[in-house]
Amino acid sequence: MTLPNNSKRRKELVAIAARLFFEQGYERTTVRMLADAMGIKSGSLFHHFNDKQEILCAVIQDGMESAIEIADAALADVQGAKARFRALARAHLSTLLNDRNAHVVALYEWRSLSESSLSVLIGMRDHYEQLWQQVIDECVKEGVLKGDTPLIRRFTLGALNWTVQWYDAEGEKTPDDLANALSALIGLN
Amino acid sequence: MTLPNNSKRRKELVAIAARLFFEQGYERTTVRMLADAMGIKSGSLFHHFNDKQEILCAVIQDGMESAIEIADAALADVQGAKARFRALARAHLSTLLNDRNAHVVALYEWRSLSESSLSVLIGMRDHYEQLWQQVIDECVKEGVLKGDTPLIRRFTLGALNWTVQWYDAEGEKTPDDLANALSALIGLN
DNA sequence: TCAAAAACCGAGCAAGCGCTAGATTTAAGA
DNA sequence: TCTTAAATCTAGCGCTTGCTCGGTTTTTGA
Repeated sequence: MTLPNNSKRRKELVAIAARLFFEQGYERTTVRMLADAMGIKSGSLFHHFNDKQEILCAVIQDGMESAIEIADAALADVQGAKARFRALARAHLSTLLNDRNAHVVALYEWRSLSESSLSVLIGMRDHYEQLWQQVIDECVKEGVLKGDTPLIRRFTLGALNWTVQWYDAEGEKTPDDLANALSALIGLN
Repeated sequence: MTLPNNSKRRKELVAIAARLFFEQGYERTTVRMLADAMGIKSGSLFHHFNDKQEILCAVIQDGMESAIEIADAALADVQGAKARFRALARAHLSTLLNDRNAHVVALYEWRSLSESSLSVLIGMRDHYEQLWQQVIDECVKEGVLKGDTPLIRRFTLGALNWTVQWYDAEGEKTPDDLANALSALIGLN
């Protein structure tokens, strides 16, 4: 049984699953809850996915793909290390906070993935982190940052990813404001 | 049935639970796994705890208590905003990475807590964050930091808490090294 | 128009879950 | 020593879980 990976219907289902996984966590979300929210019966779910874990994988994969796309677009045609850092930070927060469901799930639920799903997603994550690594390396080369560059990357991504814990979309600050504030904090303004 | 909260045996059990919750996540850890690791039968667990969720709460509570203790001790007798910031960062990473089980559980599993457990733990968390807020406010007053102080607190704690994702205790860097590197990154060296 | 494919339903199975309750063993204190 | 309380065991209940499967409906495209 080979299931189509890119069907339109499947994309819809994945978006719904992302919302439920975000709201209650993967393990606490039952296939019956998922089916209910999708307007189908629980058995029908397994026509689209081989098992529950595959839904989780699809959620995270979709999130990663769009994050990489947006980051690539944000860096294109931007010159200068400082500007590139700020552009990447803005892109990161914009996906993270707009497409919040999928990204929070990605950050918190990787433990429930199978080995094979993991290896796919780790590849994508590494690719994304390399984007950051390059930009931070440029910053050090241009002399606008100092220190251990992998460490700076990790601190930066930590500060940014942590925003999902407290950011209030109804508040007065935009994701761009946050990106600028973080850049300023480490002297890149 | 009122269960004693501070028995020595209970503390041991909580430490074991912390390890399992850290390794596999709260929801994936069954009471039978917990009992096995504790060397008792699953039924006996409920002599010490009213329900599974109470074990989770105890794990997090123990972690928070020791974190607050260590932070208080680290700040005592330290003068000057920069030094106090660095002391607090060192204390934070030292507890976080040494008592890793409990703290990772605290960061990742709060969703499974009951309302009443939550309200207790949120109180402790707020108390701890206030320590940070004060120190960062001092930094701005002394002119060694600039910007929105709650935002700086959140970025800082994000960068620090994220270390649990990648820090390798067998590696060459100590928690103190990390604390110093972060301080340097934001100009507090 | 009509056959093939895709989507879905209904019913339910086997396993595992948190938790209970009564009996039994172990430890503690007077 | 003897009483009482704490800790553990044995056995299993009731429920939910992820998932299956044969059959039905809907959609698609030639």
